[in-house]
Amino acid sequence: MALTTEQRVRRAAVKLFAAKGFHGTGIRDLAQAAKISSASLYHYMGTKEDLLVDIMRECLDRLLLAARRALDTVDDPADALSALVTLHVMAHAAQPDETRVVDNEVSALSRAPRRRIVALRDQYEAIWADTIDKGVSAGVFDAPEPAVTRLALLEMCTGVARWYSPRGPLPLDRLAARYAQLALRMLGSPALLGGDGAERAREVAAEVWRIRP
Amino acid sequence: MALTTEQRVRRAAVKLFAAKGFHGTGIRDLAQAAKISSASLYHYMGTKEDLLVDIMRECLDRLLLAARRALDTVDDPADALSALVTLHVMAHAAQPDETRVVDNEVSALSRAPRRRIVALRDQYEAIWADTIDKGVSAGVFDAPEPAVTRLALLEMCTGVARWYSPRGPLPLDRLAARYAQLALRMLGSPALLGGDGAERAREVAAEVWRIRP
Amino acid sequence: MALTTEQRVRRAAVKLFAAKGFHGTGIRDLAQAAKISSASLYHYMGTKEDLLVDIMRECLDRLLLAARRALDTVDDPADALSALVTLHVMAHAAQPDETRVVDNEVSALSRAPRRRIVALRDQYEAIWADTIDKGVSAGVFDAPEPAVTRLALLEMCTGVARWYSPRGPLPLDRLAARYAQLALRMLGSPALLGGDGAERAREVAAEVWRIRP
Amino acid sequence: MALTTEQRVRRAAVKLFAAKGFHGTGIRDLAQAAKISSASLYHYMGTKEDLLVDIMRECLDRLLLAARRALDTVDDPADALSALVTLHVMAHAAQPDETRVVDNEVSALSRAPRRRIVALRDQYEAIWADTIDKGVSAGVFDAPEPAVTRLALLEMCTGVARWYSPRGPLPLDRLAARYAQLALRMLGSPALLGGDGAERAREVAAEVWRIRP
DNA sequence: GATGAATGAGGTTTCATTCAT
DNA sequence: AATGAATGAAACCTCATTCAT
Repeated sequence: MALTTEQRVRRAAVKLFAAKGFHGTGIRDLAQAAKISSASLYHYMGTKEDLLVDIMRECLDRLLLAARRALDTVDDPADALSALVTLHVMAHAAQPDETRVVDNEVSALSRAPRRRIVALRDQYEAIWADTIDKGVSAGVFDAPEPAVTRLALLEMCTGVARWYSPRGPLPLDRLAARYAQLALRMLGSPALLGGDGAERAREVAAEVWRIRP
Repeated sequence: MALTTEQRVRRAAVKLFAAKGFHGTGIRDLAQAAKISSASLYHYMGTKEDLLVDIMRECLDRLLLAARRALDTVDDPADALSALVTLHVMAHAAQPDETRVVDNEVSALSRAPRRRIVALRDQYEAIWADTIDKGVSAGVFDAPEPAVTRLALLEMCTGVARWYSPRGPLPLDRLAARYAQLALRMLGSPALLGGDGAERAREVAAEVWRIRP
Repeated sequence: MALTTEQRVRRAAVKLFAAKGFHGTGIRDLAQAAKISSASLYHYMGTKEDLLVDIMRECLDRLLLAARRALDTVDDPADALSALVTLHVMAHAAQPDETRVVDNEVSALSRAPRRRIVALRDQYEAIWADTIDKGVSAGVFDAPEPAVTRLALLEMCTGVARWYSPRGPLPLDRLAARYAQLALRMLGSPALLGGDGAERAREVAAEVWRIRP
Repeated sequence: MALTTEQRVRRAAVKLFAAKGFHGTGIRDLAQAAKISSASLYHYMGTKEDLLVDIMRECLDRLLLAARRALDTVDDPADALSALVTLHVMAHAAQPDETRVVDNEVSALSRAPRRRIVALRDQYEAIWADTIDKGVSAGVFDAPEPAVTRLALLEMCTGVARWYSPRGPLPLDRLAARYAQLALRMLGSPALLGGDGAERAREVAAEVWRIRP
């Protein structure tokens, strides 16, 4: 089935914003990639910035939704962290363009939308902080500076969007498992192979992003 | 002592490119930040892109130099990795603007300079790959997919430039030590406190960037 | 009937390039003369140079077309030369701006378009060379250095664009006839009044440039 | 003997103005060609326009001087015209850059200097007009529209600067003689080989421009 | 729903020129 | 005599956006 014009616009924007940055992408680039005239673009979006905000919000909304759903049914901190890492890595590997836009283009937003986007990001990171804190409190994680560890973990996982290619030799689930292992090592937690956090994360990823690893 | 105009230009560029991106920074922004007219900018640079290239090259040159110097006197793989992580983290924490420019603005370069910059970056990453491979061969590191581990490590350490603030509670050397510990954990290597890799790295950092933690 | 915007742009460019030269004419001058904003100019042209190239090419194309058509039905060398001179003079007198642009602004072109324009000009001059050679071979023309004579003839006729005014006392056909006479004298050929070369040239001029003397 | 800086500036200007036009030549082009800094240029000239005016005036002054001197000792109209053509052609062939600047860049002048330059040019052309008129009055020349003939002659001779190369096969005196013959033919006057107009012109040219054919 | 035409504002870069050293 | 530093103005061109059709 063919793509809607609106979808073409969205995808063009995601691809171009990821590749050349928001300021590096012109309205005409977008129009050309979406195969419509630049005037017609304005039937499918507000301003260029609105388009960026939409992309970012949807991406973050899904990430938040996924994290919350996954943690809903998981209690053990190591399992929970596994789930978070798995989700984050899968999302960033499967949607590198969207996530890179979220990560790199916040500075292109004007004040009001930036506040909103940053608030979403903060909510998401709070979930990670929470999970780590619980693990530390429970004595399962060893993290002398939990905030540092959280940021190290997040940057490590986010970085996947900058280099992972689905055409490479490593399948998505192997990648995610590898990262979960790395994360637990960082937290001084014995790697629990087959913990059901990762399993739950894969289910959620399938629901939220229709990812089939 | 007052800053040279050339230095003011360079610093303005680094700060603005880091904060708003290359395409988000106008010539007039640069001129205003450097306190000269926009025409005068062109006494101190070629094009705006040349300025970007200069910044990137110098930053990468120093990173390469530092890595090579540090590894010159270090043999043990765990020590070597400690040294690399320490250097990388210190550089990114102490010069977050420069390093963010290097990391984020490669796509703003036109073909020829991009090739040159990417070549430098590849040389640098090859040093990490080498170090990890040696550790794996020596049985000191456990890294089933060494390339993945390398990228995870690099992204984790590079991420420091995105959040670390020298005004925060964590001093630079504590931060670096923490990251070295995380890195060794990721490689399944027992944390060697007081290994002289980190020590050597601090010396080199002092020479290359005049960082005094 | 009113002029198209595109036509206004073209005419403004021809007039200004002729009067002040390509480099002496600014985009704003063009816009003002065409009665649109300078940004709007770019809907009707590529770069300023593209506009120049278009003007030159069209002018030369027509000149070539006219020369070929006229010589198609003329055999006698004196008649042929009469036709060439008549056409050239009529074109330069009726379209002094276009032809002055062609003559004066070749040096403003960058390499690739210059090659193309010069090639056209060379084709045109080859027709003159051919005609002169034939007359010399036939013993009708006396031209010890045919190349010199050709250049002298061309410069003489081209010069018309630099001084002729349709508001002056001399009507176009009288001017052309005068020049044909001068040309034949230069070639030592008895002036043939009423030779049908000039007649044919007038027909072609009417077709190609809609000139009605 | 080496050239004065002032001479280098003058020659650079002549060459560049001829090749790329006044507006197409930048101050930095001039400085580079004269091998001094662009600031230093201003020790040797007023404004860029002043430099242009100087070049034009000197060129026209010499042409006027030469024409007057030559005609001083020549009476016969055919001889006089021979002299004028010879001088003009020699000047334009030997100093193509100067004369092309005079011919092409008048429109680059602002009002006041333009008036002065045009006045000089008019004086010079008046000499030609005078000479032709005398010949017509004397029944030596056949020129139904003397003004047209004058302009045709001038354009033909001036055109030499656009194509003649001293490296070509035709020596300067042969070229001049050829043009004198063409001119007399145009005027319906029997070619007088060896008339002393041309001889006198060659003497004057040697004095005024140090041309040795 | 789609677009050609249009534009004010702003993009980067170059202009001719001045001046302190 | 010579120039590096400096600049306001202007160069060409592209920007995101609007609107009548």
